[in-house]
Formats: sequence, structure tokens, C-alpha cells
Amino acid sequence: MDPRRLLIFREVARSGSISGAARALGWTQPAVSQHLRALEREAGCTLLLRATTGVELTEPGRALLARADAVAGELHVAREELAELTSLRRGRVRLAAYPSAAATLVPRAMARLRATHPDVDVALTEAEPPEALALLESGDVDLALVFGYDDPGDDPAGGRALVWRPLVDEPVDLMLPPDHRLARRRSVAVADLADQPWIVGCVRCRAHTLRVCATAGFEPDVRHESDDYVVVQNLVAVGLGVALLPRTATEAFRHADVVVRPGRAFGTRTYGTVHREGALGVPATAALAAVLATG
Amino acid sequence: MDPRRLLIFREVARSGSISGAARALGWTQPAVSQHLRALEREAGCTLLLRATTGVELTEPGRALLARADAVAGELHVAREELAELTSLRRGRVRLAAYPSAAATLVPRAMARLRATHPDVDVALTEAEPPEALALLESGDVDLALVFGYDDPGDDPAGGRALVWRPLVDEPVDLMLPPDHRLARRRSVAVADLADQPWIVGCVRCRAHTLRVCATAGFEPDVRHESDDYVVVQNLVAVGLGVALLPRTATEAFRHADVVVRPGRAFGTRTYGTVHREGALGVPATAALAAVLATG
DNA sequence: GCCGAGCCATAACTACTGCTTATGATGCCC
DNA sequence: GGGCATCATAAGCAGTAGTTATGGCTCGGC
Repeated sequence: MDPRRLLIFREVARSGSISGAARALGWTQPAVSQHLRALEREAGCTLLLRATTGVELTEPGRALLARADAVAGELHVAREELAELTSLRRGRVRLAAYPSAAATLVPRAMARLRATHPDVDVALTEAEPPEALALLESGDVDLALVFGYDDPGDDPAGGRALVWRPLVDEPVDLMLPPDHRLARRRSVAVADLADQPWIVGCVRCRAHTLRVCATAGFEPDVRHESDDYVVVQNLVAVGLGVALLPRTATEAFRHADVVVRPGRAFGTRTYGTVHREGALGVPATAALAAVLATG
Repeated sequence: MDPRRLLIFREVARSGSISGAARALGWTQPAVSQHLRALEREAGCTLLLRATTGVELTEPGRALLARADAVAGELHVAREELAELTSLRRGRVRLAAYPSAAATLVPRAMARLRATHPDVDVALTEAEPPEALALLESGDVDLALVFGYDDPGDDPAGGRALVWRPLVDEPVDLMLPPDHRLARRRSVAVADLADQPWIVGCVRCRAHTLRVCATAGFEPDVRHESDDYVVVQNLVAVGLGVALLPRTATEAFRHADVVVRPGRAFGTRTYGTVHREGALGVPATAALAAVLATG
């Protein structure tokens, strides 16, 4: 049963005549007449009695009209809901972000989004980039905020069918204990750190540190490992080693006793958004991606 | 928003891929793909994310799917209801019938209909033919059981846009008091009744009596008038006059003291069904008309 | 590591659906 | 009784909605 015919039938019932329905639909009378004939053939019985004064529903016609009204109602609700979602009067988007971003730029972006679209809900999941990509691919989040280092072969999208949009390049800084001999220098060369104990972070941060050291001609003496930039800074602060941390980490938390030294040779880290192909077609996702990009 | 596209979208969601939906619908993959594109254009946002492994709904897609399910449900119910009505597992038909028929052949017909189709309800309204036709035209009944006499100009359908189907010709009989001088004769001529007091019924029955008498060359002395065949017979029984009654009336009720004399000259009455053009397209109405015709 | 089998989209073509125009019949109303 | 409303039907045409053909992409297996 063609549901469009049901709606045409409903219009006929509403206006009380085939000609009236045709006018309401912007069609000619025979067009509606033919649809009704087809509908009655499908229905297997007469739905309305024709007279020169108009038409009148039969019992099956009245039964069918109730269903047609219900269908029209559902279509109306569907249009309403879609309009709400596209105009961002409603919506929900799930975001995965790495810890230091989740502590800094993500809350700011969420606040900006809420200011313009208070009924768009953002669900945040803290996750390191590899996990974030997995969440993206499994459909558990709509958008991921990840980072990559300027090292060859470090592709944030992981070679998968995902769209990577880099947003900001941030410098990587050296963390030194306050009483360290190098802490007095304005700039520190990587080679100066060859004999130091090192503290490294997550897998990819560790790889970056190793690469930076390799470029300077040595393999670092890795003593401690932690994803957590608060932990890393506390280790550095008490003199247990040196470390490289991206700028966001020290923006999120800055240990009073840690000396931060910038340096080109420490490299840069780039953060940005990743999403599945086409995911920005969902207004709420696009809005969050946009507000993250302007942050 | 084209509701057919909604159902196509639902099939895609159900099968998890565009190709799968196309197979289920007996179409090719591009046909479904194009419908989805059109639906997304109507919706104003992306409804599903395409991947090489299939598709996955977005948030607006999930919202729309709920509506699509509701529409599909309504269509299913519509088909079910129509099937019940066409197969006479359910239904309702409103009948108007004149009193003597309502007392005799209509109950028998209703009983036969109930035997074969117990859930088809018949609503009976007792009404003399003119009133029955009015009920038919106002849409208050679906079928009318009316009668007409074999007099010129007596058209049961009343010249209106109604379909008249004659069913049975029944003789009209003479009612005589038991001790009447003519009661001993086997046959009575109309002319023999010229000096009798007469009892007549409804407007059209009265017209028939006047016509029968006029044919015999006299105008009857009408003393009493009553639609009710029980009243008429009681008046005759106590000798207050003679009367003409159709056979159905004496089948419905036969006063013990009334002498019934048949006679060709008394004329015949024809009963049958009347309905609006196309009304038999409704199965319940057709079934009642059919069972009345076989009665 | 590459080929095949899925998935998807797009472009171009075609045929049939679905509308229009034209016409006729009927009934109501002034 | 003529004009205007309703309806249906037939015939014709155009645009929708399918088709076929093609290409890109991933995943999985040999």
C-alpha cells in the first residue's frame, strides 16, 4: 500500500471532494481520481461514495482515514524533530579527547557551544589518541580530538578511513628540575641532555622523545613512564629526571618547581579533530568541530 | 517528505547496508542510494554514515528511524483492518426496513448473515420507505429495504440517484370481518366492495387502495387510517371496515378473526433493496444485500 | 602483497509511472 | 432550464525513478 496515496486520500476526506483535494495539492482532479482508484484497488473495497456534490467515506474509508491521520502525524513529528536537530535546538554529540585537551580547550569550547546552543548536549570521553580512534571506529563517539607529532610516520588518523583535520601546532618544551645545572641557561640543546635520566609519557610521546634524542645522537636513559602530565611534572620537580611536554600540558597544570624551557629542537605537536567520513553532515557534530576549530 | 523514502530508509537501517536493502526490495543498489540521497536532502542533514562494510545511522537517522517504524506500523494496521473488513471478519452495516419486513424477513436474513459472519454487525432502523430513502441520502443508513406497488408512477427509488433492486413481488390480499356477507365467497371482486367502509395505511398504501378502487369504478369510503398492520387487522376483525394488506403483513401477524381473500385485482407489491451508487463496494453492505436477496 | 569480493557513489540512459489535457455524464441551484 | 459544480475516463506527454555501467575504496584470503 503506497503511503502517498494514503495522504492523498486523507486530503480528499478532509476537503470532502476530489476536486477540492486536487486544488489543495496543486494538482488536477483526474490525478487525484486515479490515485483513489488505485488505492481502492489495493484496499479491495470501496473507500468513498462519489456523488455530484462531493464524496463521503464508507466504513472501510473511515477506518483507513484514522490510519492516514496517524501516518500524517508521524511525518509531522519527523519533520519537527529533524528541524530541531538541523537548527541545533536539540542534539547530542559524543567527543573523545586526550587528557590535557579535556582539561583545557575542550571545556572552553563546550562552554562556547552551550552559550549559542544550550540544548546541544556534548558527551565527553577522555581518551588517548589511539583509544579515541578506536571509539570513533566502533561508533561510540562522533568526534575525536587527537594529536600527532611532527615525526615521520606519525599519522593521527592512523591510516584508517577517517578524516583528520589539524588545528593547532603547539611547541614541545623541556621540563627541568628547579635546581638543575641546565636550568639557568636560557636555551638548552638536546645533546646537553644525553646523560640525564628521562621521564616519558604515552607510547607516541615516548616515540617522540626517542626520536628527538636520536636526532641529537643519543639514546635516552628512560627511568620513569607516565601518561599523566601532573605525575611527570612532579617527578621532574623532585629531580628524578627531565622530560618533554607539549605546551598544552603546562597550560593545564604548571608545577611551581618545574623549569620550562622552549626549544625548536624539541619538536612540535599538532592537535586536531578526527571524524568518520561524512560525520560533519550531522549538525551537532559539525557545530562542535567548528567551535573546537575556533578555540 | 516522501513517506516511501522513509520506508526505504527503514529497510536500509534494518538490513545494515544499502545493497542489502536493495536486495530486500528487489531493486538495484543505485536506486536505493539515490532515494537516500534525496531523503537526506529533504531532511537537511546526514542520516547515515557510509562505509565499505555497510552503513550506520547518525543521531538524526536514529530519530527518523523511530518515525519510520511508526509509519510502517500504521500501514501494517491499515492493511490488517482492511483485510478484516473485506473478508467480513469484521464490519458494520446500517439497514432501514419497513415495519412488516423488519418483523419477518429482515430478522431471518440477519440470522443467516450472523451464521456465516458472526462479527458483522447489522444496525436495523424501522422506517417507512420515504423515510428510509431520506436516511439513505443523508448517509445515516447504508441500505434500505423498501417496497413499491405496481401502480404507474410509483418508483421506490423516488427518482433520486439511488440504485433500486426489486427482489420479490408479493400479492395484496383483502381483509374481511369474519361475519361479513362476502366472507363466504371464495373470490371477491373489487366492485363488490364499493359500499364498504375502508381502512387504509400509509400514504403509498392508501394511494394503492384508491387506485384499485378507481379501476373498479368507485371511490372508497375511507373511515380509518393506520400504518400498523396489527391495528388494521383489529379494526377489520371487529367489523369496522375492509382493507387491503400485502402478504408480508399477514405473515408477520395474522388476526384469528380476520378473513383473508386473495385476488389478482388487489394488485401486487414489490419489495427490494435501495442503496447509493457504489455502496455495494463495501463488503458488509454487499453481504447484507445478498442475504436479503436470497431470503 | 596483491587480487577478489564486498561495500559505496556517480553518470548516463530509458521506460514507465503519474501527471495533464480533453471530454462526457450527472446532479444541484438560482 | 442553463450554468456550475461534481464525478469518471481516455489519450498523450514528461519527468520521475528505475536501470546499466563504471570507478573508488576496504577488508580478507591465498
